[in-house]
Amino acid sequence: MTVTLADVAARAQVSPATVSRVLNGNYPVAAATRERVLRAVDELDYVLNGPASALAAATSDLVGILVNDIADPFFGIMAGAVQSEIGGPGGRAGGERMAVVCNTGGSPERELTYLTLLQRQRAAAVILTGGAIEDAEHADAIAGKLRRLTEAGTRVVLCGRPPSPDTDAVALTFDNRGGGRRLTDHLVNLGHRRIGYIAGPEERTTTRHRLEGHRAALAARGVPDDPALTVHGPYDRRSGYDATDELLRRAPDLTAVVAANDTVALGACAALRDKGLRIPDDVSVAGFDDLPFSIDAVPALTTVRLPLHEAGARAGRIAMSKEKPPPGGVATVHGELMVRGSTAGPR
Amino acid sequence: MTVTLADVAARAQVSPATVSRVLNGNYPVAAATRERVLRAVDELDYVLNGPASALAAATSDLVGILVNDIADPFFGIMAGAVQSEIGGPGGRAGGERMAVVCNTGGSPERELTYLTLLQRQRAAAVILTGGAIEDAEHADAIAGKLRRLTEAGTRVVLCGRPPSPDTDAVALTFDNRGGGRRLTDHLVNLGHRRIGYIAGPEERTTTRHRLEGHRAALAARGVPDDPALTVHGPYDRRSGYDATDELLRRAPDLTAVVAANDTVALGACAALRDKGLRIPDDVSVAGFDDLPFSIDAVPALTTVRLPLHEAGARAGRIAMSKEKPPPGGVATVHGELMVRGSTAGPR
DNA sequence: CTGTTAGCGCATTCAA
DNA sequence: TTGAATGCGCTAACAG
Repeated sequence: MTVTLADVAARAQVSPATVSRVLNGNYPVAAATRERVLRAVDELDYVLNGPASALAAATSDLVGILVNDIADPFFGIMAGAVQSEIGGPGGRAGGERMAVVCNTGGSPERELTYLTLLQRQRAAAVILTGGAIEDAEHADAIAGKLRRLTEAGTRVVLCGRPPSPDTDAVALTFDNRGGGRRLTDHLVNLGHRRIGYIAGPEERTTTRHRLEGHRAALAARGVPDDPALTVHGPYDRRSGYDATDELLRRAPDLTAVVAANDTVALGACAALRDKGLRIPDDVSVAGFDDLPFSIDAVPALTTVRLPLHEAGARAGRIAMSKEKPPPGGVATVHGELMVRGSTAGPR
Repeated sequence: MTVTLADVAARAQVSPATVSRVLNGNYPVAAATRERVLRAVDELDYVLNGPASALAAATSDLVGILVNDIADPFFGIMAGAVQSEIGGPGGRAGGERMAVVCNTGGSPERELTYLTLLQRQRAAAVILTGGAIEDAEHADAIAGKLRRLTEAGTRVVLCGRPPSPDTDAVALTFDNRGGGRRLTDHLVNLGHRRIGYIAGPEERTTTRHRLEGHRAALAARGVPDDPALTVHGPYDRRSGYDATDELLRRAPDLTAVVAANDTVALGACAALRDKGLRIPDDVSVAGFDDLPFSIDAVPALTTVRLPLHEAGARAGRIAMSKEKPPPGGVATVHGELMVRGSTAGPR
């Protein structure tokens, strides 16, 4: 029914082995023979059987990318950047690699399940994006999986996530703490003292690091850290909206709101606007990540720019061994404070 | 080195076939035996070999999703929705399908290449999202590929794309024409006569259909269609910015701008603002898609809401045969006009 | 309900 | 430079 390599071999009057060799281009084949084979491939409209090839060669050309939410541009940008680097030469069978994007939804179980699925596919590489879940048991489970993956020859790269100890995974970590510190520093410099903080979901490294940076900045300037001014919530717009309502209720005197990320900040802006508060005149707002839409917010959002595309591309290159891993297997990627119209001095 | 199904069989003192059966859960197996096998799997930390399994069963659990740009929430939302529907029913690692997201960047060649790659992987299903490229030769090539895919047992679903003739592909088409018509109708109703139109890239069905809707609305109301008022460009913010500058230069008297999509509309807003023009007082602006950020634009963007999540989910279910295809294999998905603050009567 | 027997389609030895 | 032979790890008849 479907045409196989043997069919091509028959048509080209060579052995199946020879066809395999020209297709993979790893062995020397006479130009004339190659021509004949290629023509047969074309005439028969032959398409290599991936699974069979992967089974025989014990490797596949699939690259796994774990993301929390592919609908969120934060992850979409990284995933796209990875994609752009995993094609090209170096691979077998035309060197074309395919990205398997796995939406974990932030769930620890799904993270593990997908890792197992990727292991099952004998993925060439796996890239984990986004912050890690802070649970010792889960971290161990993940580390175990990663170890088994690397043992099986799968390259593992963490992109925007802290290193996984006792693991050969290369880590490209975002400096969330430093970014958070600079952001709050900026607000304190402007004269703010009552700063609401809408943190991300609890038990995640990203949340904790950004919050630690915030608190470090406050502490460094002797600004009291009122626990009532911190609210946790998911990384979405609604969370920003609701949390802002809550903060305003708890502390009507606040003069600034720092959000876990830009999406949350947009929700915060909406809540303030709906309350008749002007930005930044009445309340300043700041985000994190500098997603593409942030510059179009009105006023434009002050935020910390994370080089998502660059980081994703680098992770992809390292996964493909096109670039050598950073010394020690760990590199820190810094964010840049983008001061825009949404922040100003307190009224 | 790596543990195989035979190892598990040996440890559980059953035949490999039995292990395969409990793992796939398709045949009846005695509870006691199943227990023993599962225990052995656990103790040996066994992970099924996907390629081998796919080879033997002649099917894989990979589902391909073609998108123009995964960093664009328009595609990210659909991809995420598809993902959420392709997982298996059970929580166990059986029946779990994985999504292979392919970024075509809108390039015809890459579209074909990815289709071939997916065919090579023996993908269980393929879902193509976004508008089609309007080139007869390319359309034929695509149709040929799709035909070969379905012949090989791969289910093909088009999501937000017109039907592909002479093909078994199920199509969930967006009513871009109707949406475009309603949007411009709304503006004409408000009293606008000089409406700039920033169209998407040429030679794409989405672009053409939205533009046709726009022109149909103008024609129906007897509003002259000045060719100078239409500018083409890619689906990005910058295009919206530049095109608006250009439109303003060509027609300083325009009172409204309709953009190809929300992202482009955001760029248009920025350009107007930079020129000191107020929205909607001086110029009204409308977008298309109703992406999440559109409601947070200031003023909130009037646009046409496309049920991206629902459409993606439905495409996923049809691809997985969880839902039966629409009669005739074609269904039209309608958009809803969302009137918000960015449009008002002309000054 | 379970074991036996054959391949699935290809990559890779080993010879020639 | 090429061909023949072997096995990758698993599923699917077919018996029993």
